[in-house]
Amino acid sequence: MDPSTPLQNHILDALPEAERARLFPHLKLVAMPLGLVLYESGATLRHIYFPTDSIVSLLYVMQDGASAEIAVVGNEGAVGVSLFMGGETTPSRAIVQSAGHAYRLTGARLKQEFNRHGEMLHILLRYTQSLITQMAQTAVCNRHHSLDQQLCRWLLLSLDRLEGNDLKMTQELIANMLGVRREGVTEAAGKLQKLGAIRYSRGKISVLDRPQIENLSCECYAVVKKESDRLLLRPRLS
Amino acid sequence: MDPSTPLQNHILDALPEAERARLFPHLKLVAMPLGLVLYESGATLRHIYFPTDSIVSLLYVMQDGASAEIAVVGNEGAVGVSLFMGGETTPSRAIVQSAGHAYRLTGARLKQEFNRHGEMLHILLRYTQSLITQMAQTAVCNRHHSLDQQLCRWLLLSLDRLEGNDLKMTQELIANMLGVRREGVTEAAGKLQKLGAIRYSRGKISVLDRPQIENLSCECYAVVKKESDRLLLRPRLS
DNA sequence: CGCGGTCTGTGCGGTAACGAACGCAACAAA
DNA sequence: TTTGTTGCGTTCGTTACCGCACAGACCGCG
Repeated sequence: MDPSTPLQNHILDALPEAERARLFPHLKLVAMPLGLVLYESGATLRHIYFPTDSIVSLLYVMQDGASAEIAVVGNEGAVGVSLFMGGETTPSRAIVQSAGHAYRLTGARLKQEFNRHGEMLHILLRYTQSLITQMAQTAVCNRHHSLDQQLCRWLLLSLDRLEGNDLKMTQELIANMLGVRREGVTEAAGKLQKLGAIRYSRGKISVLDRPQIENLSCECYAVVKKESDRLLLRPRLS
Repeated sequence: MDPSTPLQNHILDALPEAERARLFPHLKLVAMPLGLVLYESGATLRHIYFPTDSIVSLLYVMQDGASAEIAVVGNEGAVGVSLFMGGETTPSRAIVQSAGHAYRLTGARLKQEFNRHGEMLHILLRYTQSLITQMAQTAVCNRHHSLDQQLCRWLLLSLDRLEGNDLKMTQELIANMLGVRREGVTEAAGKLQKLGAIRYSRGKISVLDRPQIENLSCECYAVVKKESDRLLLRPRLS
C-alpha cells in the first residue's frame, strides 16, 4: 500500500505528508473482534490504536462489577492517550464495542514521534481535548438525563463512527455501556421502535429515522459533536 | 520575593530551577474571591491559573440552568488546560468555589513556555491526565453512587485542597456542584452530622471525623486520589 | 424436527431522588 | 427593635429506575 492513500483514521489522515511517511512503515493494521480488551484498568499500555472501521469503548468497571462507559472512540481518534500524556496507564478498560480494524503503533514509536514535537503532537493533544469534552458531558448526562435520552445519545455516538445505519449490539451490552439495567434498555428501545425511529431484533439495530433520534436526545450529543468538529476538522489554529 | 521560594502550587513547585526562574517574572498573584468566574463556556481563555489556597470548580451549566461539577482544581493543578491542549475554549465554566489566591499567567507566555518542550510540558500533560481521571470517575459516580456517598467524596476532594478542616460552603452551593436538590444535601448532611462526622451551621462545615467520611464515601475518591498521587508526586518517568 | 441457548418482553414491589411548598432560626441592615 | 434575607429542616405526592422473576421468541445445531 502507498503511504499516501487515506488510512480511514482522521488523526493519521490529518498528518502532513512527511510525518505520515515516517510513521507509515510502523503502522500495523490489526483486526478488532467484538469484545477484545485492548487494555485493562491499571495495565501498562503497549500500543496505541487508531480505529478505522471499529469502535472502542472506554469503560470503567467497579469493584462490585457494575460498569459505565466513559467515552467512545472510533475513526476520529485514538485509544491509549495516556501513553503520550505520560501516565502509561489508566484506571479504565478499553474494549471493542463494534468489530472492525485499527492501525496499531507501539508505544515506543509513538513517543518517538510525539517527542519530535511536530504536527502529531498538536493533533493528538487536540484530540485529547475532545475526549475530555466527551467525558465531561458523559458526567453531566449521567446526572441529569433520562435513560431514553441517553440511549439516543449513545446510538448517535455509535452511528457517527460507523458506515451505514445498522449496529450489531444486544440490549444487554448497551445496558453495560450505559450502566443501567437491561430491562431499562428494552423499555427505552421499545419506545423508539414504536415511534418508528429504529428497528431491532436479536442484536441488530437499524436506525430508520435519525432526525427523530436527534430530537429525542439530550443536548449532550450536540455539544460533544460540535466541540469535536471544532477541534478536529477546522483549519489548524495557532 | 525570591524565585526559589515555594509558590504553594504543586505544578509550579515541581518545575526545575531554570524554568521556574524564567517563568517567575511573569506570574502574577491574584485574589480569587468566592464566585468569581474565571471563564465562561465557550469563551476564549486569556490566562491560566495556578491556585495556591483557593479552589476552583469546573462546572457545566445546561440550557435549562441545571448544573453539574465536572472536576475540582486546587493547588495540585491548573485551571485552563485547553490553552495548551490547543482548543483555546471549553464548553464548561470555571468558578471559584473557595476563596483564596492563585498565580496567573497569560496564555501567550504559557504557550511560549509549553512550546520549549521542557519539563513544563510533561508536568502539565501529566496533570491533565489526572484531571481526565477525575472527570471519568465523576461520570461513574454520577451513574452509580448515592447522594450520601457523593457528598462524602465531594467533601474529601475539597478538604484535600484546603488547610484545616473547615470549609465555607452553603448546602445550596454544594447542591449546585453535585447537581442535586438542596433538600437532598440537607438530608445527607444531616445524617453525617448525626453520626458526628461533621458539624455545620449557616455556611460553615467542620469535618470532625475524616476517617469516617472516607469510610462512607464510594471508591471513587480513593481511585482519583491514588491516580493523582501516582501521576504528580512520584519521581518523573521516562 | 426438537432442543438449548440467547435475546427480548413484561410485570411487581421497592426506593432514591425529585418538585413544590412551607416553617423556622440566625444574622444583618435599617 | 423591627424587618428582610439567608440558610436550614420537614413534609407530601410523584417518578424514574432498580432487582427479581419468569415467559415468550428467535436461532443454531444435532
